[in-house]
Amino acid sequence: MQVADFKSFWIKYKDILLYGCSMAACMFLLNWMELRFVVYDHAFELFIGCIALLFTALGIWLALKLSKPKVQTIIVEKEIPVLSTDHFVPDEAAIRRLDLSKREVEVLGLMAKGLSNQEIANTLFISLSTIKTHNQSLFVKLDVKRRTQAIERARALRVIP
Amino acid sequence: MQVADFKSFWIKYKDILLYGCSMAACMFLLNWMELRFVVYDHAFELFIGCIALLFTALGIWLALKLSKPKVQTIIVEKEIPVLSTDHFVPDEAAIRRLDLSKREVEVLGLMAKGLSNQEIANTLFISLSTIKTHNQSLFVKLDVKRRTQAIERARALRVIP
DNA sequence: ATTTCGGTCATACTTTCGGCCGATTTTGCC
DNA sequence: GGCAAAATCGGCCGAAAGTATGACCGAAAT
Repeated sequence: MQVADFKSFWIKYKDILLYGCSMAACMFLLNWMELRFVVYDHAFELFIGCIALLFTALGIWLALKLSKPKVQTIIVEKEIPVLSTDHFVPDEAAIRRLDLSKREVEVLGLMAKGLSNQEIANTLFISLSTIKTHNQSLFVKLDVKRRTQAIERARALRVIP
Repeated sequence: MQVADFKSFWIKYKDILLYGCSMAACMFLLNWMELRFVVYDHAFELFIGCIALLFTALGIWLALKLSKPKVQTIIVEKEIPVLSTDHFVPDEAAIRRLDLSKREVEVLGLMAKGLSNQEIANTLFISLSTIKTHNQSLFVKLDVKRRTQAIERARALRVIP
């Protein structure tokens, strides 16, 4: 495809080609002007004007080419539907972000299974008081007031299945 | 911190500073190399050069002044995990099998959202006692002892998301 | 060496929940 | 209208959950 080849070639070397062409055009123009106006007709002011125009254009081109664009960062929240996978993998990132300790996640899991505080305590071979302490930090970290809310929130954050 | 200030200043205005310094150096060089002679001999070229420089500067200034500021927008997508509850359909068969009434399923749903009995009562515009009654029948029908168990069980039976 | 942090435990208290009794009203249906 | 199921409401009491506070220990970090 000759057309497509030319197109990609054009896109690739656009700047260089343009620069070369305009350079040639300028040369020709200068030569022509020098011959006709400056050398023979002494239209000196016109020549100066052309020079001024040319270099003004050059300056504009330079400025537009070299000016650094302001960078504006926009953060877009993108919802990612979580696939219903058979094998649940806890969101380690979420756990780290929430600053949940291993033990707290453990308690959270048992809580979500419907165990009472006492049952959790028996399961983990620690006292009821400790469970309550863990619960407290869990509630604070998850920003909730009740165990049911904690379960709901933890599930939404994929900390527990 | 003076050093850091200088560094950031340098990075910011590197081009301008370099330009200024080299310009000064050139000036000095010209002067040192018997400026008068050079000037006298190449007065015309120098004049043209000055014009060119001047109007290049003018062009740059014009472009910077009049052109719309370039804004490069970077869109950063932040991933938000969302529970894919979009296609949840309650298992009507399970509900019928468990003999759950409409109201009971309703209460169950709010319970799973983490609401307290009082909050559920306020939401449904009924009294706390009624919620407790509903809870009782729910617990019996689901064969559980606690609301957390009820939630877990109902979720397993696909009665609630 | 001191601080920090996770984990442990305790006491005392308030609130909420659950269990169990009862009751009335509403709704849907034959 | 009569009936059954559903829905509503109340009280009581103990159990469980949650709040507040303080303490101890050991490992890790500083």
